[in-house]
Amino acid sequence: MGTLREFQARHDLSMEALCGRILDRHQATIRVKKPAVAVANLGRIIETTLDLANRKGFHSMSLRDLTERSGLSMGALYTYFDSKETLLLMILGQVTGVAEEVLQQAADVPADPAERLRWLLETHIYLTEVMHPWFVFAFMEAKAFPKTSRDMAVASELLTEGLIAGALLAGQETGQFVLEDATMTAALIKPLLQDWYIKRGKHRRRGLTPEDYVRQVIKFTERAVGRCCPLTGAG
Amino acid sequence: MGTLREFQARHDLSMEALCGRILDRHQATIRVKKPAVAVANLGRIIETTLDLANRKGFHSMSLRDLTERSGLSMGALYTYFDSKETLLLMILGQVTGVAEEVLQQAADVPADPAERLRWLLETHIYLTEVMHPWFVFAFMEAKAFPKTSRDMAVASELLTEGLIAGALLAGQETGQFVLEDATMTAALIKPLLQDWYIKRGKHRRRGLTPEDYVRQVIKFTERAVGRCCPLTGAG
DNA sequence: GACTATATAGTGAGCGCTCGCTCTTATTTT
DNA sequence: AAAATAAGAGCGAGCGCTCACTATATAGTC
Repeated sequence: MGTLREFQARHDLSMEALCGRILDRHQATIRVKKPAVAVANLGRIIETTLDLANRKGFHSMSLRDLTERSGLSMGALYTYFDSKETLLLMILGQVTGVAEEVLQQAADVPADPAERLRWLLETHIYLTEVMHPWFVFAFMEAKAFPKTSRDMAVASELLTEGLIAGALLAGQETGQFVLEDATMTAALIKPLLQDWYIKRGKHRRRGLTPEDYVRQVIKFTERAVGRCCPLTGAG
Repeated sequence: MGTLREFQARHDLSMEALCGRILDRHQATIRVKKPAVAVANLGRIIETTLDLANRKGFHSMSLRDLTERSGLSMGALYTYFDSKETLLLMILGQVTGVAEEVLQQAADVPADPAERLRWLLETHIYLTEVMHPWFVFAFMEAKAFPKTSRDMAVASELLTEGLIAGALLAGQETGQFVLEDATMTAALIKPLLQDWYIKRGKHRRRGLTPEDYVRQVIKFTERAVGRCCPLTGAG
């Protein structure tokens, strides 16, 4: 099992890197020309938005709140997005984009089903740990998305589930896992991953580190899907 | 394992019954005198609120939306609550109240730990099935609650977890369950219960009935906490 | 049982205010 | 000097909420 640090070394998920990608994607909307300026201000805007929206909801966050807390003026904000909704979509798009990319980075995904399952659980938990406010935002505001974006969020959810189901099926064939229904089992595993970011406060209050949580989720899951009385650790 | 029907026969969770209790609790605020009238209109108000709020968020739901869809006028609404926030609190209070009551109904709770765990899982799933929009509302709007109410929601969450942890500990002593940390394990079981109402659409689309889901969650959980290679079903 | 008096329930235009957003003006950078 | 960026007052719309009012149900009187 890898550590959070190792995960972070593999993926640059700094605010700067993330905003760089947002800038690329939304060149059409963002009217600021100089990348350095744009990335810096986007960072301030998105950081503040995540903070305010996760505290009281995106809709309840007014753009005047956002100007005060970000230090940018009303007019300045509107050179970075053309509507409040676009701001929402920038964040959502980045979350689903990064999730897809990280969880399907072919070079990283182990071939062995049991290892792959462990890797998926670990990677998902670390990813949501590092981008915590982003994932909370996507989860909480999902219902308010316009139709197409809500579909995007659903698709992203089903992607993870599908990857887990794939590992379970493969493991079933090798005899490493014993289970009836891979899709259903994957659907039961997914909420364990989401709980890490949705109830993060509770887990933190109990002194749980991301590494602890990864270990616990892997153990719980492997007992639920593993062979009865495994002879040795690796199988 | 009981059925949803049996659960419903034991508990009257009709809109009428729920609104009757809300009326009792909020006599101080509700200015309508005749209980029959009050209960009927509260029912319309809350039904509409749950529908609108779960679709686009409580804050985004305007009271004008509510007047149109409920058929009551602006002024009429304000004889049932004194602010939009009070309306929110009425719903939240009822959710936490009913949850506490149903899950701790002493006469129903089995003594045997394994049975008790099964009963808790089943009862929680059926409760959230019957009061689905109420629980979605409480979950989604929790962050927007005023401090005291947010604490109420957290307490309610920890109550369920505590009851599960209690059953796990007891089962550990009798040798029915094998686990390291009852609190942590309960924390991993809780999200399985919540998933039933948070992702209800997905489960429904897959043709899952509440009874199916109860069965799956019980099986998954029991494998994760049970003794290795149980000799017979009942132990 | 018809008629009034009174209490209760319901109405909806309008209040003060804040919202998302625009646009002219000012400042900074090149 | 010109271009790029930031500023923030102002716009119409829509918000939560109030209040002077009407409609309806009930009680009391003869």
